[in-house]
Order: sequence, then C-alpha cells, then structure tokens
Amino acid sequence: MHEGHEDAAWSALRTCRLWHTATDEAIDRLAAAATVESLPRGATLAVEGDAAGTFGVVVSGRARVFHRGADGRSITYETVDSGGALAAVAALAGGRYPANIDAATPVTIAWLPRETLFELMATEPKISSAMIADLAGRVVNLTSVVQTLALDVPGRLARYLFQRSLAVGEATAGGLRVSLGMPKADLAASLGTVPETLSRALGRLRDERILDVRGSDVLIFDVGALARLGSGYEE
Amino acid sequence: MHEGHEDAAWSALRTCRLWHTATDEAIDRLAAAATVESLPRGATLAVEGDAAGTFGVVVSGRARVFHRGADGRSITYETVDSGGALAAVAALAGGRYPANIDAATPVTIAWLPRETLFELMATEPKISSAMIADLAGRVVNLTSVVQTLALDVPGRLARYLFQRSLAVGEATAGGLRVSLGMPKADLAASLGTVPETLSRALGRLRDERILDVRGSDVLIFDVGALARLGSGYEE
DNA sequence: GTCAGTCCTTGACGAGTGTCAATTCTGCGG
DNA sequence: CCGCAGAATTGACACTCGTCAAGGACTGAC
Repeated sequence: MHEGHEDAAWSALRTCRLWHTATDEAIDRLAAAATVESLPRGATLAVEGDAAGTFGVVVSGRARVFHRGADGRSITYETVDSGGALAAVAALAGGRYPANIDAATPVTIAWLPRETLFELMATEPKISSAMIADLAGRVVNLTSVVQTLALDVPGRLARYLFQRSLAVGEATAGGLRVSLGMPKADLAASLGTVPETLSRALGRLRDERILDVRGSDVLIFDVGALARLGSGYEE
Repeated sequence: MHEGHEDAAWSALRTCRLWHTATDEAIDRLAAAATVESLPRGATLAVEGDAAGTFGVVVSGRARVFHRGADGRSITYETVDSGGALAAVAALAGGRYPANIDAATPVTIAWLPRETLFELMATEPKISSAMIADLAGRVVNLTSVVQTLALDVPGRLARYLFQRSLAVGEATAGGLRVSLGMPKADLAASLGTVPETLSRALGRLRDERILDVRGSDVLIFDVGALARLGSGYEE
C-alpha cells in the first residue's frame, strides 16, 4: 500500500551512515521491519524522558533534536537530514529519550525496533565500527554545542554565520552573500535567544562594519571577524 | 623501574569499563604498551585543539575534562576517576582533542597509542559493544551538561545538590546532611560560575528554608524543592 | 594567645539579555 | 493607490550574574 514510501525508505536506510557497510540483504530486512510515518512541520516525534522502544531514520525532510527549558526556550542539539539516525542513543544507552525531537520541515521517518539494531550488529560486526564513529562524532558535535552556549548572543550569531558562510556563502562584488536559511524568529530560537536580541546582535555587527543585513540575507565584509567572535578567542 | 606504578596501572587497565570483557592476556599487551605518568594537581593533560595520538586511562586520582571560554571561565564536561578513559573520543573520531583535561587531584595516567585500541577492537570484537555503551553514555551525559547550562545558578546548584544527596546523603535528625565534596571555589568553577555567585545562591536557598549551610556541608530540609529547581520544571 | 594566610561572604556596580510595549517595515490583496 | 497583517525593529526596564573591593571567619603555626 505504501510502495512509494517504502522505496524512499529503502534508499534512506541504504544511505544511513550507521550501516553503510551492510549488505543489501541486511537493508532489505531493515526495510521489512520498518514502520514509515509522514508528519507535518512542527509535529512532535519524541518527548524528553519518554520510554524509547524504537529509533528512526529520516527518509525525507529535516528533524530537530532539542532540549526545552523551564521557560519554554529551547536549545538545539542537532538537526538531522535524510539518511540520518534519530534517537539511536536512546536505543543503545537507556530506555528513555534524552531529548525532544520535532519536525523542522514536513518529514517522513522510518521507525525501527531497537532489536533490529542489535541483530544487525550481531550478524555484521563491521557495523559496530560505523556505530562507534557515529557516536564519537556525536560527542564532538555536542561539545561544540556547549562551546556555543558559552558565548554571548553576538558570538553565537557570528559562529552560526561563519559556519553557514562556509556552507552556502556566495562571493559577490559587495561581499560574501549568505542567506540565513530560515525566518529570523526561527534563527533566534535555534541560537537560544529571542528575535529582539537577535535583531540587536545583527545591528551591532552592522555597526562594526562586519556585515550588512539585506532582508533575510546578510552581506559579510569581514569573515575573519566572524570567526574570531565565534570561536571564543576574541580580543 | 616503575614496578609499583605498573602494577597499579595493570589494575586500572583491568577495571576500565571500555574493555571489561577482554582477556587478561589482552590487558598484558595494553600494559606493555602503556606509558605511565604521574602529575601534580592542576597539571595540564591535554589542550583543546591539540593533535591527539594517544588516549589515557586514569590509574589513580581524578582528571577533569572541560572547555575554557574566552574569558577563562570553564565548563566541566565530566570528571574521570580511576579506571576511566580519557580522550577516547579524540582517538576514535578525529585527530584533535575536543576539550581540555587537567588534574583535579594528583593523578597517575597510563597513556596508550590509539593503535592499541584499534588492535584490541579487531582482535576482540566484544570490545566494540562496551565501547558503544560507553560512548552512548557519554552522549547522554553531555546532554545533561547542556540541560544544566540552561538553568540559572541556583538551579544548577540545586541540581548538583540533589544528585549528590542521592549519592552521599546521610539522614540526620535535622535533615539530610550532604557534604559538598570539594572547596566552594572548586564547586563554583564546576558549576560554571564564581564563588561570589555560589555564595549568594546558597544564601537564597537558605532564605527559602530549603537548606542550611554548615561549613562545607549542607543540611537539606526540602529535597523535593531541590529536584524541582534543578530539573527545569519549576513553578 | 596571637598572628598570618586562606577561604568565604557581603556590598556596589556594570554588562548582557529577556520582557513588554510602541513603532516601523514589508508584502500582498483589494 | 490604499490599507492591512505579520514580521522586524527600537526603546524602556528589570533581573541575573560577573567583577571589584572590603570585611569577616576559620585554620594552623609559633
């Protein structure tokens, strides 16, 4: 009944880096065990503290993994795109989700029982290496989140813009043009602040002649200054 | 020449949970490859960003893994006691330390070339499972660090005291007696703040009749209030 | 007992940031 | 061209927290 979905799911499972060394037959077994689900933007996929019997692979769209503080403000741990694993840590470590997950865009997820992961690791030992590499990368990524939180808002903004300029920066006559990639309100939330403070931070960087704001793009004049502000080694 | 050290090192390697399923012969090989080093309190073991060719196992004492912000303030990721692994992530993931490490007490460390870890994983596949469990636990621990950073200082203090009350709390007539476990200056640093603010936070909890300060111990009257303040679900 | 050194506490102040409210900007339909 | 709704900006203010400075308490040595 869901043939279209399941083909896409197979591809997503195939490209998931957790088991990129697995055989196609193993992927077939995974796909057979998977439950595919499509959800609109904003939908909740997992709630911090809930019991976790399954883990997921993103088939399409983008999911956001985050913590929500007492006042409702949120901190983003990571965003996961097509082929990425969700809640793998919950499946491996404990029975509970250590974070919330929601749909940053409309997403399709293939959910798998955690047992299939254990079976896969048992039958194809090479999978373990990929898993270790993925987890180690996740640890490094989380330390980066902590470093970001240690910065003030202009620093976090600079760090974000610097990383984004490497990814989608486009050299023009006036400077390096970078789109913010999302509405300013969303960007503010993902930097752990509010639109007012983001606006002031952008204003401050503009006053310092580091960049200029053009709607939902920025023109960067001094990439080095961004790197300096964002790395935490200023002055 | 270092017989005493190396016996202690062997025991530490034997108790390290990364390879608790390994054979004694494998531990012998590890011990033979290890370089043992003793350092005084405060010594630097690793610097964020440096190239990492080795990883370590704590033989005795306690090491602190932390990030240092631009202003010198530090955030503690974890503390590692005897039998714990240091810089394992750097060995596995990239070539560089993602954090600083120093000696919280005088420590003795057994340093191992990262290749020995790979050899061990290759010859004893079960090691991989232990490694995965360790890394997954590390991820969970780091998300807890992020949650802590999302709280204000009284919240962080409450979280620390709550966790500590579970570990070393001692019921007395006057309330639950908990020792802070370290000088207040060190506690302040490990909570990511300064002694002055810690002192005020303790004063505030005292004013709210949640606890009382007795030198380097606290008497807790209302454990539930601590749990509430520290979990981020107050009011 | 006294003295010195260390740790802890308290007060005053400023920087950064969230909140609330008012204003301006932008895009779009009538 | 006008008007409207949502987004973005700006200003005023309170609160947390780090810094600096001063004062107090505890410990150990002589």
